[in-house]
Amino acid sequence: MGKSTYYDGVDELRKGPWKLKEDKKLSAYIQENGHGSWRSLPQKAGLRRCGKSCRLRWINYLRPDIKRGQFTKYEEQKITQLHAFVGNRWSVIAAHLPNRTDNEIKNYWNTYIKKKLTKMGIDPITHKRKQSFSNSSSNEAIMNSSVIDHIAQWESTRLEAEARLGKLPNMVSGQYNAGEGSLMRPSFDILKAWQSGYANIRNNNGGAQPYTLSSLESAVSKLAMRESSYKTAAGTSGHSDSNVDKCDNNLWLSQIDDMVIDEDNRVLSLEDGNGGDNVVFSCNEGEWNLEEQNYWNVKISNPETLYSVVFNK
DNA sequence: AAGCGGCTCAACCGCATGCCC
DNA sequence: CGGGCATGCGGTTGAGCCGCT
Repeated sequence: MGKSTYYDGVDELRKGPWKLKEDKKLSAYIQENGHGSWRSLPQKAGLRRCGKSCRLRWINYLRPDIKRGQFTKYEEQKITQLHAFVGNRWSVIAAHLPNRTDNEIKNYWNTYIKKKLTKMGIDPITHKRKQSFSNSSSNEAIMNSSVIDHIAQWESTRLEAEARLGKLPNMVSGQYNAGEGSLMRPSFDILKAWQSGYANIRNNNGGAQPYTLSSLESAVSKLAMRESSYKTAAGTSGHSDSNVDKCDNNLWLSQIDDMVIDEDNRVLSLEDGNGGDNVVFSCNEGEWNLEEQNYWNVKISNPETLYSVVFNK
């Protein structure tokens, strides 16, 4: 067996459950010095553990910001929803549940939620109803599977893009054309999440007020509150439904066709495009505005884990 | 009280990924 | 560019606990 990457040079390394004394040593050392290199930490802290074990103990148990104890209904719901979108990517799920560790969430899923879903007749892997349960009364608790599939696809991309965004503090600018893989820079994944394979994204070097996606999300929330002010005449012609994936007469944000970004890859406007210049959102003096609303009612929602912009006929 | 089985969750293991030289 | 190292991640394990017989 080769050397572990966490091997710290101590021949007799302890394994198994941590003792209170060890916990105290580790906590005291990290709080005073930070963890630095995990490999060298055990020796410096006077612990006969490998660095990997120390890291795990700190991250999953000793960290002061960890929330312990029973999961709330809200957390349970969120885990279930997120799992439907991203699968067993516990770290991604944990990132959406402040102060919970991926290990804790994974355990909770395996010991509780998974079984609960199975009992309800839902496949915990696909999150779809099992055939034998298709006529049961539990149906009401479950979203239409085609809808959840649609949302799942989009949200999965978005979450992934968000996760990557966090690792990319310096975004680059440039042009992305759908289908041209060589031009696909990592920072464009965040935009890909929005255009979901349909949009053309073009660069705009104009001096407009820049907006990040998170600020767009917040703007979307604000617009939701002002929803009623955007009621307009419905049913006017002028918009083709081609390449639009409709769910109960709704057009989802993933169908946005055109997106303008600035040098820093911040979103300046979203358009429903469709061959024309039907700007749906644009940035103006720090406000996201609806410009073209002559034939669409717009409903914007921002539930806990899913936000969407829905255009109703 | 003892034996058993199921459950929980901390901890481990191995692989993947990213960074640095 | 390749290799080595550090860290992160997800699957699995097993000790301890609890309830049932």
